[in-house]
Amino acid sequence: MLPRVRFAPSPTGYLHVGGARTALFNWLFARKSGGTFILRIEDTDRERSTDEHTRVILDGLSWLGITWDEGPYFQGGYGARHRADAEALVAAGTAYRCFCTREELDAARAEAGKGGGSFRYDGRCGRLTAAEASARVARGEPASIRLRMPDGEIAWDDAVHGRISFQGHDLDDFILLRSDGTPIYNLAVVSDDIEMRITHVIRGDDHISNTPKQIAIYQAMGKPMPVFAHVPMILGSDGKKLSKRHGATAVGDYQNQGILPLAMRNFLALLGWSPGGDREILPEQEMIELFSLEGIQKKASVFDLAKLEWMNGQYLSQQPAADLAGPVRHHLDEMGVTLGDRPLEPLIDAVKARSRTLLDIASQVAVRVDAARVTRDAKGTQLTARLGGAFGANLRLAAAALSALPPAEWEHTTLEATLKSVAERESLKLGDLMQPIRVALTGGTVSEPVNELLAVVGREESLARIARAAES
RNA sequence: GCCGCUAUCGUCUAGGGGCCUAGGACACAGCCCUCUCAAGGCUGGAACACGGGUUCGAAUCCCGUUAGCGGUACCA
Repeated sequence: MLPRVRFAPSPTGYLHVGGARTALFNWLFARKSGGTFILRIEDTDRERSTDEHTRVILDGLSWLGITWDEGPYFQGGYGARHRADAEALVAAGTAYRCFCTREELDAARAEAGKGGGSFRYDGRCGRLTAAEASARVARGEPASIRLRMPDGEIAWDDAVHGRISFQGHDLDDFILLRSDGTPIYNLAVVSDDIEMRITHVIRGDDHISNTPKQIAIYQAMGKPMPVFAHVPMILGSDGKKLSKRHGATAVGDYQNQGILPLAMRNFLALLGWSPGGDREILPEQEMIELFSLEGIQKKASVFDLAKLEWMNGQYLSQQPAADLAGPVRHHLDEMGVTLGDRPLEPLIDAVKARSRTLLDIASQVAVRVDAARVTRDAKGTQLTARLGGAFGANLRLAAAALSALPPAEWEHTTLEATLKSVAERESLKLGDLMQPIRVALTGGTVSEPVNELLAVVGREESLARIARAAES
């Protein structure tokens, strides 16, 4: 039987990088095994679930290139089956109705907390006779349904952790169905996983303690349990669970910052999983071929933005300018930069080697097409001060030679030859001629080689910027 | 408190008894290249949490300690 796996986010927030990685591992596993990847939206928390969140999650997965074969299914639509499953358990005697009110429970919990101990439901309603229970139901008393937790060991062979074992008596008779007839998470998950014939549950580490409860439900229902694989958490740089205060946690944030989806996916795949050996850049095909649950790390991993950006730079340099044009244009639009009919690709080629994100590319392109965005930075000011009068003088020498070039000869080779001969003739250090031009054109001391910079900014605009800088 | 999970350079990791005076990548420092920066190349510093075992031999196996994390809801 081919594996069937699912990613089951609750639409109560944006697509978190941890969730994205869980989805990625499920997807990789399905693609590797020829199985089916199912998307299920767990919207049972009606208060916090929104369609907007669902849409963002779907968009995020699509952006990463994670495609699903079935769904999205919406858990909220299966209330009737959840209820029926709970009722069947009551009928079989493996679950029972509980008439304890929330107030009583809260009071008992508070009492237990005083001694420093933890509250465990004592199962009192489980000792009610069937006759008593049905009488109270008939009287209209609200009742939840609790699972009768068996004593003894509950264990499973986790695909990433190996054997994990709990004792039934450490767990209490937890609630399956609320008194209003809606399911609690653990019931809904198991009911749906059975219905969808899920074979491997690949999910976050934080669900380890839910697993014995869910196994107890499988057993009560007489169903075989799936293989469980609990993948570790993603932490912030301080070792705490990754959250808003660490900066960007949503996949969409990285999209906005100009991270390429392939880079994001590659980075996420290597966070907590290793193909073995020294591989870093993994094309999709290899990622799928090499993937295995055994290669998943047991310990939590820290999200390292610097490495993500390095990887993004790697992908950026492999990517032809034509493929980058769309997203770069989008960022330029957001910055309010208009290109008119200027071709974008040469601009991208000029700057992408020095960029780590699409945003880097866009802001450098902006400076090259829009003189208003040229601002003298600290290094630029420093250089002007260091050169003193030579700054303007050298610019004028350059301008004289450059303006003699006809438009047709305004290209890399001629520009370079022209400037080199000026430097030689005037016995100038090449840098003392080039750097002022760089500052004149960009405001800073860092850019592509000056001849390329001049070419991409264009003849008239370059000469204008040089003239303006020479005066000041 | 109780239950559970985890523990190799700052970070991501390789490693599954001798191949380890522990390898790679990011980051950092230096050098080369060079009109600047990046890229690239070279070099350097940097780790097996601690304590006991088992074994001829342990980063690798076992036990304990410590630390971190997760859970302990009519949340998911």
